[in-house]
Amino acid sequence: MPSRIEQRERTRRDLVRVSRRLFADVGYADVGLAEIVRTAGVTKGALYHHFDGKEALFRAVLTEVQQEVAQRVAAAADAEDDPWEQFTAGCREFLAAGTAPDVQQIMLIDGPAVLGWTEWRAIDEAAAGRHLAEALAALVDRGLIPPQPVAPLTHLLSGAMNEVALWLARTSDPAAFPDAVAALTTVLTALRAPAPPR
Amino acid sequence: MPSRIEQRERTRRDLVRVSRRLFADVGYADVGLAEIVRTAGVTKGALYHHFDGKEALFRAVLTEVQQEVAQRVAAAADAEDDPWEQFTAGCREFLAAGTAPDVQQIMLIDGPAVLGWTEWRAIDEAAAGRHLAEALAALVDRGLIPPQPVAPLTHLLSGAMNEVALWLARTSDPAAFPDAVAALTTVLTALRAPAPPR
DNA sequence: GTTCCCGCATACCGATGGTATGCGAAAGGA
DNA sequence: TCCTTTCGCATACCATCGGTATGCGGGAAC
Repeated sequence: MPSRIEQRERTRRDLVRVSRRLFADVGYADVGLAEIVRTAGVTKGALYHHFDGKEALFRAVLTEVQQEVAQRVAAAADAEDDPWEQFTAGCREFLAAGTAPDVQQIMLIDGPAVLGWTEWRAIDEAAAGRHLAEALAALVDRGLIPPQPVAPLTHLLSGAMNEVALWLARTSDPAAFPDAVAALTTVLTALRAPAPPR
Repeated sequence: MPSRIEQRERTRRDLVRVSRRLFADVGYADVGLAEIVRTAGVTKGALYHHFDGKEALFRAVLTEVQQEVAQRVAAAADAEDDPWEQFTAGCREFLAAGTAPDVQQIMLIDGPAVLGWTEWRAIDEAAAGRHLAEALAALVDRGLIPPQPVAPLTHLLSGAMNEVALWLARTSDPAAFPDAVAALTTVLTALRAPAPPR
């Protein structure tokens, strides 16, 4: 017999786990709360006891997904020694992580539409996006990238990798992933040196 | 007294016009059909006479937005002579067009979530995205860009510009737009020359 | 002028997200 | 140990939503 606090945490985790799978499978709009609570073996009373509503439940799921992605990216970066290698390895790992179906639907497609772009960006900034911004800032500090505002660069790279990840997951071309990495590498490498004179 | 075909077209255009404004203002999910038909001065009967449902109405609106953006991009590109200048001018114009609120909400945020990424990409490919892919292919043909698969590049640049546009519209920094153009120019210029040796 | 057609209004339905209330068992104190 | 409180959750209910079936009225065609 589980204690009350154990049971509470278990119910909450079940709801997040189940809704994450359903959100990933058919998208936020096409999942009803009835299906969620039925799959989780609880009722709407439990759901509304733990979350403010469907949107708040999605927020919890998205946060979890973001943190997992951030962890993967950070781990891949930490496996390298050279700061530049850390940066590129993190980008490659993000590309790989971004092809997972649940990451795509929840983090890349439904996220901005459900929570709005601003809050979506804030959650990203608190997790995976932070690593990108910090890495860029560090590279600028070390002189590996010419001094420049990092904010536009961050969004440029973030958007590029998001869209490429979405495309990668839908193409059947086996060369797509290495091609994408090559294109991304070209862009990243271009950041190291000043733009060549015309 | 308008003829029947005139009245039909007018009702349809009113529905698209009104729903475009409402979709842009509060987002697809937060607009009810009741509000749309009330604002347009018709009833749900008229809406379902012209469209298969809310999603089809959104599809018509998105297509209209995409075509407008494509037209702006094409016009900006055609104003230049040099192929490379046409390319960069088109990119800059897309960045400017992408900061419009209706373009942001409808085309960049709700589009993929409502219609799914695949159909969203198809609509984009038929309008604005086509110019990008064709321009890149043309640059490769002319030798201005090293031979490489253009598909990953297209998605990389498209995603980058989409995200930068979303960010631009939300930042208050007056230097954001020139900074973003500078960052984008750096990336675009990097495509011209082979990656510098390490 | 009669008929037909069609653009659209009206009335209605099931399902959805959300809320109010009640219950039953674990936790805390005597 | 017994009483009380707390709280995690179930039940019942509601407003609103997207969607559908049906009916009407006036322009179009002969």
